[in-house]
Amino acid sequence: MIEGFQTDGRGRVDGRVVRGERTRRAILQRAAEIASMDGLEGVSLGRLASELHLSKAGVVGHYGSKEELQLATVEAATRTFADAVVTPAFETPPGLGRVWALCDCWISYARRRVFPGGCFFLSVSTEFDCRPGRVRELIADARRRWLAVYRQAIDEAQQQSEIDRTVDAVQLAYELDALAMAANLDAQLLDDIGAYDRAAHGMLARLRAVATNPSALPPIGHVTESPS
Amino acid sequence: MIEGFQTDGRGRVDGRVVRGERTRRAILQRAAEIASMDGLEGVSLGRLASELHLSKAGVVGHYGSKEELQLATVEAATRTFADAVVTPAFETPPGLGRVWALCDCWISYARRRVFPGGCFFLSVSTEFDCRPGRVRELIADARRRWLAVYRQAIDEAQQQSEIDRTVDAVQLAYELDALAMAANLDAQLLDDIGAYDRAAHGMLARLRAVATNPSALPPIGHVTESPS
DNA sequence: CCTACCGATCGGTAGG
DNA sequence: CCTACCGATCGGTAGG
Repeated sequence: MIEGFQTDGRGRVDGRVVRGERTRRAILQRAAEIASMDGLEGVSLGRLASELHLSKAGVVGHYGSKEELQLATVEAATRTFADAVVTPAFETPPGLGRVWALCDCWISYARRRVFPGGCFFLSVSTEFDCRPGRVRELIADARRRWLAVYRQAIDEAQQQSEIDRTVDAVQLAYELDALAMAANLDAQLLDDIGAYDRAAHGMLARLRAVATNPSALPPIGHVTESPS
Repeated sequence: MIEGFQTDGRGRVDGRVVRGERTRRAILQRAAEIASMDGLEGVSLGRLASELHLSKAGVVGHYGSKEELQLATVEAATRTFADAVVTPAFETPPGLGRVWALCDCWISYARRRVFPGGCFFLSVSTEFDCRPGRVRELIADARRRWLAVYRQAIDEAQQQSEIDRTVDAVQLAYELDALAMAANLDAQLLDDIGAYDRAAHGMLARLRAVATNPSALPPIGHVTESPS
């Protein structure tokens, strides 16, 4: 609702609004952290209140209902994801390099545990995929947009003749994302950190197979430790 | 605990035990169905009782606690998965054909909705990957065993020189499974039935790339509709 | 297998 | 933002 600083008629900042903004942000960040570990249903009003040292009414008052809180949490997590993955990848100019940057930044995002429970979106996607409603649709929109970012980066690389133009961009986007999802699964459930390397290896091999100049990619054995 | 028919001292079947067995089976099947849709935490004793027309005590009496019920549900789902995927795939003799049969049978299992909410194991894996305890370990064991089935089938195909011996079997198993997981995600969350075709296409392309005789595999455009 | 009950927690509201 | 409260549901138990 309210974005940025609000001023009164004489240009002064209203301290209550500033505090309200800060509280709202703290609620959504903690909610996204909890959801990545225990799901959006694990984000109860009572739990949020006690962890943030608020009353339950102090939490629900900002959003009106549990569903509104869930929707706001998904939106906040979408922004966090964009800041952690899409924005850094887009520092690389369009072409094969940007496609690989998207893969690399995703792996870094997972490895750094931007969300403490692993990828927020994998957790809530499987949680809500059978629960009709606005939350499910918002999560689905986020996934469609992510796959579209991948697809468009591949399209651009094809227009620049850096990726074979006969390749189906939707299929390639699907496969690169699949390798990422499985890495999250194995890293989280099996405590198998090596899964990130397997994902990177599979992505690079896939890209080398369709690149017109494979030597533009990192060497096959390359392992992403901590990309800038 | 009690398997098969129990008889009294004179060889007669005890009707109470037979009914108990039937109830126990009904509880676990319904629990696995609910868990595939709403997670294992969605399997509450009250919900199970009302859907099966039992009392809550009639449900919990069979298992003693929620955790024991969850463990039994994971075990029952493992049997269902083995019957639906592993057993039919193992009708194909060891070699490249069996590796493809595992892929094909998994896609058929997902397409047929053996569990109404899609793959039981993807749902509960993401749900429990941050919840330490026996349930998480049992789910992790099931995943490790499934990946080991894939890996062993690949190993055998390599011993028979039907798959390039320089290929890393763990990596290939990882990639084939990743394509399957992503298909489940897109089919369930995005209502995108085409995801199964993308998974099959990606798996076949991957296998053709490492097969010594790719023509032994179905043609590239092959789509699994309803495998026997 | 049942009824009846326990304390805890859920989402949400009233009133301030 | 708070306290105090609502009915519903949770896992689990007592007693039969």
